[in-house]
Amino acid sequence: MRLKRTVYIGELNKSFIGKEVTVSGWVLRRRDHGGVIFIDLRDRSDLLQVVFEEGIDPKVHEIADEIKIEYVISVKGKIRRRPLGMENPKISTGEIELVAEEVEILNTSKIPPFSLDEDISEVSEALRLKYRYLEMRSLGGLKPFIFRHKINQTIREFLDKRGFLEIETPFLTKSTPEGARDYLVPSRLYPGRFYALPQSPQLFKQILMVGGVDRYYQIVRCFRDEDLRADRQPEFTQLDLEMSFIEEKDIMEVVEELLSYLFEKILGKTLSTPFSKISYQEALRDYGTDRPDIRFDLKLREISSLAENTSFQVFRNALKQGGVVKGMKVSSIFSRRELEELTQISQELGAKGLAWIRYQKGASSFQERWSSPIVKFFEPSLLEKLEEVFDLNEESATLFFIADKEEVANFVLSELRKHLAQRLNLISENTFSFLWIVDFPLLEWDEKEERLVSVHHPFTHPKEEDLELLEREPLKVRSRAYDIVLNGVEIGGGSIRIHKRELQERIFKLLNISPLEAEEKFGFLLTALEYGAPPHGGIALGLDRLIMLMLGKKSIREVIAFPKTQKAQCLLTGAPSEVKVEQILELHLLPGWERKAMVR
RNA sequence: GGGGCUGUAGCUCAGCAAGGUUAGAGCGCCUGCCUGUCACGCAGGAGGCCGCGGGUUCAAGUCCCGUCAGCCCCGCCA
Repeated sequence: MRLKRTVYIGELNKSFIGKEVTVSGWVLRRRDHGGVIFIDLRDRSDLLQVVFEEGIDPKVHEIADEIKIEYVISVKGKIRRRPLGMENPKISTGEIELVAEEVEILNTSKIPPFSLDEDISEVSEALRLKYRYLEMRSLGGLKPFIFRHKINQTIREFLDKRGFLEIETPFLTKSTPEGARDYLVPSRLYPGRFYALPQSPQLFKQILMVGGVDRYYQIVRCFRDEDLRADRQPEFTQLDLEMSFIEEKDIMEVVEELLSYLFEKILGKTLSTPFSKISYQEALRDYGTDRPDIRFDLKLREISSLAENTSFQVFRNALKQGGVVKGMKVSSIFSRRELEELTQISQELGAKGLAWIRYQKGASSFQERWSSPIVKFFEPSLLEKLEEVFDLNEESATLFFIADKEEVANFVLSELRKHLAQRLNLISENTFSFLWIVDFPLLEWDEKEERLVSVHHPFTHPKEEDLELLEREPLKVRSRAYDIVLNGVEIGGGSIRIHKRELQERIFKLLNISPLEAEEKFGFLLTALEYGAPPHGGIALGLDRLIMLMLGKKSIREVIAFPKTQKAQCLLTGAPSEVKVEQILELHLLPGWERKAMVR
């Protein structure tokens, strides 16, 4: 390399006029006029017009003639004010240009498979992933990653000030039952044995608390071998933290302060704290989901007792079968066609149908206010009650009802709620509504496995006041867990942990984990709890999701440098790939390894 | 494991409902011209396994079946 860069393009401004600089980067565009050639040169920071004039040096002009798009070049020359009327207000360096005196082609480039000049987001994602480096190189292509870098730096700065220690935990660790499917790593030295990649550093951070660390955090990769979604990748990053000698509100405060600091410093947005907090039960009752988007209202209302008094068989049958009737008011009216479409959406989500009532206040008589195929099943007094329950005081509105098992009604209405909010433009863009969900049940019944399983994880502390219910009515026990939801997306969850062996053993027993298995899988934790484990708790925030939301992206793939496709492939490298037979043999993965393992 | 959308030139897409001439457009690419452009312009040109396989038909980009890939979702994700 003959010409060494002296300055980033982004640093250039009018004060450089007359000065000699060398810039290095990639050719975005060239405009060839024969005698004069313009090249828009781009580096990580910005874009600059370089001018090659024939008169200056014929050799330089000859080289400039060969330069094509995406060639890597260094150019030395003087910064000059652009001639009057030739400024380009569209680019930040539009008042100046670089007059090339020397040029060096550092590398050529094939014609890129897609234009790096236009809006890259229009290009199919598969192609962008295969050529991720080209997408990154395009104008603004690094933005999400620069943003992410700032987030990481700011998190570290904040937590360091608060006395948190960043401590790394192993990736090659132990497979644990419960939770997601593990990624396994075969052990070469121990035939038939496997490491597992961590689903989270949960147990290690608890052990760190026993170790007296007191305040721990880590920006850490986690691995879960489950199916992918727009907000789920097999490897993802958590901001994991844990504190000793604290209660729920201490964790919530730290998180609220951290998020406020991040939003203020990086987005210039002031969050109002404390964040809203509702119980799991309220969330389900009012929104039908444990991660409601509260940027808009549209609360659900249960009208089971009212529905019982109608003569509408659909409602009555649902109730007879132990179901509920829940509804939602929308301050708009819909065409028949739209209502049919909404019904179809509801059915695709699992409802048998969607009942609706159109309400128009201005109608001449009470009866005419209500129009719906089902309104004939309602006595006037019931309609009056509906008016009350749904606080009908607008000019026109539509009520939607689902009659079904509670879970179905909740699920369908919560999805319908999101759908309608979007469709009716009820979501104000660029707002960030945080919400804590608390008082989760500790346990739930798993139909398939026919046993109790943890809602959060087996190390979650039950509420003190519910402890006596543990064995008697385990499903009524609430936990000391909390989730944090941003705009309807779960961005984190945590809990106060069990710090006494005896309670931990009781929980394992409830989960149908035998003492033997508990010892085998979690013995190291149980032992640690016996040596003076302090009360502790923590939280993990899904960093990919948080950054996605902060940037207004629809998928975490947009904020991960090299993400996997929905079928868990890396289009850049081709992983997962086949390996040599030798490697498989060495890892004892061929049939028969069990026997070898037993012989050992 | 299941449901939905998509797959046509290097890229973005039209054509498919209702099968029928040589499969089009914009951008990009190639050659030439051009000393003030900035998505430069002008003239000319190249470029297609219509994802893949099978079927129906005189005839398939278009209809049917299967399959693969990308995306969205359900299940799954303590």
